Amino acid sequence: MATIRELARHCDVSIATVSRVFNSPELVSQETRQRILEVAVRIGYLPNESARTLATKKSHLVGLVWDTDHRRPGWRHPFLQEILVALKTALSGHGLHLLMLAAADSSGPEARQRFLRAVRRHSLDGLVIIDNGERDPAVLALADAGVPCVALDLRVDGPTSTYVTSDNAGGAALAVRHLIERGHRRIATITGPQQTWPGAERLTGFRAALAGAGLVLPEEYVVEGDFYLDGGHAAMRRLLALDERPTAVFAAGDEMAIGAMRAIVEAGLRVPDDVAVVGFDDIDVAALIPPGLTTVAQDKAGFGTAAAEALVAMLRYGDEPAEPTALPTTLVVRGTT
Amino acid sequence: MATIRELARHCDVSIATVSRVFNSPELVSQETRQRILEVAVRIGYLPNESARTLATKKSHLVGLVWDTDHRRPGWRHPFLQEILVALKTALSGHGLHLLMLAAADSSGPEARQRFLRAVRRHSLDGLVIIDNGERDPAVLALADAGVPCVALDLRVDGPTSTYVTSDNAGGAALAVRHLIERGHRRIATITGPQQTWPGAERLTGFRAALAGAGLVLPEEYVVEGDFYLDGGHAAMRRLLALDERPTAVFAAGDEMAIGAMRAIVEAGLRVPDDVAVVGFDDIDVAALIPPGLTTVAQDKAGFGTAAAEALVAMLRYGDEPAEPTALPTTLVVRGTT
DNA sequence: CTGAAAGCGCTTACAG
DNA sequence: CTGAAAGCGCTTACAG
Repeated sequence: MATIRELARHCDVSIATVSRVFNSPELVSQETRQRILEVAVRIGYLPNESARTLATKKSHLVGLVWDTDHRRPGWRHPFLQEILVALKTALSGHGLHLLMLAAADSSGPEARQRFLRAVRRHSLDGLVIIDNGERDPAVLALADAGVPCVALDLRVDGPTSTYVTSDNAGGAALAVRHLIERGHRRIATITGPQQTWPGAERLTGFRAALAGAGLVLPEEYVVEGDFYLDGGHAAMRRLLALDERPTAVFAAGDEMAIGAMRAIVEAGLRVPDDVAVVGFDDIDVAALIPPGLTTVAQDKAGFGTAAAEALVAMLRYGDEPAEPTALPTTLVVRGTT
Repeated sequence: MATIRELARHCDVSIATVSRVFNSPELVSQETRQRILEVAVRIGYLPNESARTLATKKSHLVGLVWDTDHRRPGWRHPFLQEILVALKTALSGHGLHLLMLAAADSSGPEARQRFLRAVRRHSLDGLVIIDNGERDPAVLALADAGVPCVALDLRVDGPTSTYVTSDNAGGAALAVRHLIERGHRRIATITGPQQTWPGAERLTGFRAALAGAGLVLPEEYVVEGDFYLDGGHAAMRRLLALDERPTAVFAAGDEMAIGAMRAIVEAGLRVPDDVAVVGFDDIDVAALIPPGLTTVAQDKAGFGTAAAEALVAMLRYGDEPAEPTALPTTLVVRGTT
């Protein structure tokens, strides 16, 4: 590994000049710059990032906090992979890399510090937080500490934090309007956990859209699920047991929608003839499962791109207030409506 | 941020002693060690990783190479998320973190160096490579350069490399034996791309199992797919057009199996009555899609765990030959057989 | 068991 | 436009 010193010797300049070529090239004469760059390639010089970080306090590393919930190790984001690809690509365009933070050693009084410590130790420039739906004190501690954070699907407040979500309320309204157009009047919903931001917003949008259309919503038409298959299944069974059962259901997540479909079929009913179903997310399975799940699609790559841009903006202009992003959703009509 | 110097002053010792407490505690007297540790917690001292890396050349960082194929940006591993969780957890148990390497700037003559450069710049201790099915010269360059590597589903040779795969041939044999038990004699296969290791091995296992059972395999019963839905669909159509069509199909990937099922239904035939289908992977959809896809399940978490262990072994005992791992597979019987 | 000192490879005012 | 020098926060022989 060639060092800056060797490169400087080869070029008969000081290491300061070499350093400038890579950090403030405009300060170096055209000719000298060219020569140094050429020799750098020839001898295979690469600046040592640890040394740079030590000297500048900037690591060009962004931490990724992701499965923060140790109580639910099997937790999966519906489209983590798409987010990661987009995030990684967008960040690398700004010379930033992603460091995956392990959610290790989460017990004891210092659990609250667990991500903050990683930030300090590795001099992380910022953090991207993919929420699992629970408010983790270790995550909240980051905002307090003034670490630039952008959270996905989780409201994190603070002068150095912002968040990216879908337009959850608007998406729910899309689903409701679609069902009304199809002639439905008795529309129920299977919600996500209400302590989660997407869960709460989708219900808010659902209620508002029904009210806007002048339809009444019996309270027994609102059943809380857990975003998972079994929760959707159980919720649907309760809805089917009602005296006046709904003719359509908006499930606030595709997995729950699929669980609901299963419950409908098990009850000897048909989708969409007896009960129509609309989901939310547009995960891969939605298109694959017969007869195709009608659902509110989220802009999966948009999450990653928007998160990267929000973070870069904060790193660059730390004083600006960070505006939250709400990504537009679209309705994908398939066979279940 | 407290530094080692401040901590040393607080404790009335030299910085060398403080350093030893964190690196070779057995060299420090019990009493001194205790005192330093207590004050460290109190003033919030955390060793600076950049400084450590600069001094020791070990970063405790493992690079993750993943979507190496820029020609196919939409490429998705069937179960990346499970692998990541397991990998991250296992690595963190050894004090290692994962750095996601962007596949950026992949053009020009230095494309071959693209991962190697990241290794050098960030002093990465090693690399985990999740293959996309193509041989990337930038990946091969790593093994040549003596970087500790462990690849998933890709054979990477070299004194500092090893790889983890499923027992692909054995898994294919499980599928074949199951179909034979179900009474099938005319068994076809939709293969993965033959330049990929899993694609080739699954076909090898398929052939061997049929031969072992004394069954003949007409060459037109072997159709190459691409691991994706459409490829499976197209391959199945060719099989159904045969004069003597097969009564069962082994698809070397679940997505292809689902595509095949679709082609069977489109042809007015039923699964499994007219044609039985077995897949490979056991992705989420396999259980969700009616009537449930019979498939060869891979040990998804095992990939991550085995990769971490192989890497740690190499980092620790660099001279030992690295034995490849073949993870056992299991047959999951559902409705398609 | 402990300390003084050199060194890891950079960046960046400060001077010229 | 360029160089000498101090400093970033650690580790680790070497001496005692």
